[in-house]
Formats: sequence, C-alpha cells, structure tokens
Amino acid sequence: MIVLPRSFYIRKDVVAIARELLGKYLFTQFDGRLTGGIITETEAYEGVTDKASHAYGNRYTARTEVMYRIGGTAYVYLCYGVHSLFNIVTNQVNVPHAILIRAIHPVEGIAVMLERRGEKAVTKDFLTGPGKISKALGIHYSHSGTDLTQKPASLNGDGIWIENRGIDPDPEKIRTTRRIGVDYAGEDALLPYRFVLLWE
DNA sequence: CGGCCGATCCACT
DNA sequence: GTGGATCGGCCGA
Repeated sequence: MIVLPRSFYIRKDVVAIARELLGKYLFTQFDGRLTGGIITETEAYEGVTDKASHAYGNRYTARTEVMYRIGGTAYVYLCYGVHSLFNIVTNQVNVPHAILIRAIHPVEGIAVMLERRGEKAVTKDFLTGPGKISKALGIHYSHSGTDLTQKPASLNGDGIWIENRGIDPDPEKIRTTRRIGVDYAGEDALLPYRFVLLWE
C-alpha cells in the first residue's frame, strides 16, 4: 500500500517506467467516492524526439505545458472532442516524457464506475481503452496538472494517485507491441512502446 | 479568424 | 468492419 513517490517518476527511462507501471494500482477520489484498479496496459511517449508525442520538436503550448513539469504530474487532454485521456508525466522538469494509461482491471468502487459509465454490469472490456478509464474514474481534462504523489488526507478529499501493492508481474505475461492510433508518426509508430499485462 | 484533425468509442451492418 | 459524433487545440492567413 505504498503511494508511488516522486523518485519513481523522475527517472530518465520512460519506456522502463511504462513497463513497471503494469500491476500498479491507479486510484481516484472525487466527492468522497473512491475508485480504482490494476494497470494492465500502458504506452510510453518519449518527448521531443518522438513524432507521436504532443511535445515532439519541443512543441510548447497552453495544453502541452503540463508535459514539461516534474515527473509525477497528470497530463490529461481531450481527444476527438469527447474523451479525456489520462497520462503520467515522467522525468525531470523540461523533459516532456509521458505515459498513457490504456487499460485497468477494476478493483475499487465498481458500483460508482458502472454508474459513471452508464453500464449495468462489468464485462471483460469494461475498462480497456483510455477514454473509458477516465469516464469510470471521473477524470476530466480539467484535472491536467494534478500532483499524483499526494493521496488525499481525508475520506472527502479529492485526488489521483498510484500505489504499489506488491504485484510483480510474471515477464511471461507481458506483451510488447507498437502503439495504437499513431500511424501519423511515421517510423516512430513502429517503436515497441506499448505494454500489455495479460490478465486471467 | 477559419479550417482541419485527433494517443477514441459505440452503434450499426 | 465501418463511419459518425463532437469540440478543443493548433496552425496558417
């Protein structure tokens, strides 16, 4: 039950961190409602040199400014005008690395997550997809910039954080592939920066 | 200021 | 398998 500290996020190898996030627990608490699950799919975005990254070529705008902050900050943006996509900033200040969380296995606050999604029951693909995760966890693009190293001090405090609860995935259960939906990135679309933890 | 487009999802065929 | 939804961000004029 250890909240991941700053030291976890400020390391330089964003691809290694993306892989290590598999099996960690992502939690949110909003309006006194705790929700969360086990991270099962991630993608690394390697900053200024990565054509698939919003920060490619040092692009610095009102939206991407958050990517240049200290590791352990949330970067959330609106995709296709509908979906808030949740990312974790890594590395030091001014190195805009980020990791997209693409799937989790539901654990905590399942009734709340079902309500937010407008679903009646949990199916196999309930939280597979970055847009679905944000909707279920109550994450909105206005949460971009949230400090992920601070767990709320009380039961009615708001926050987003990640815990290590001792799961150490079997390497045999991890698949590595190219990233989804980034064909516009040319040869960088082929990089092996997506990690999937086979669950069940 | 106008126009294009997206790190997606879901309904429908 | 496919196409529409939907709107903020980004870029060029």
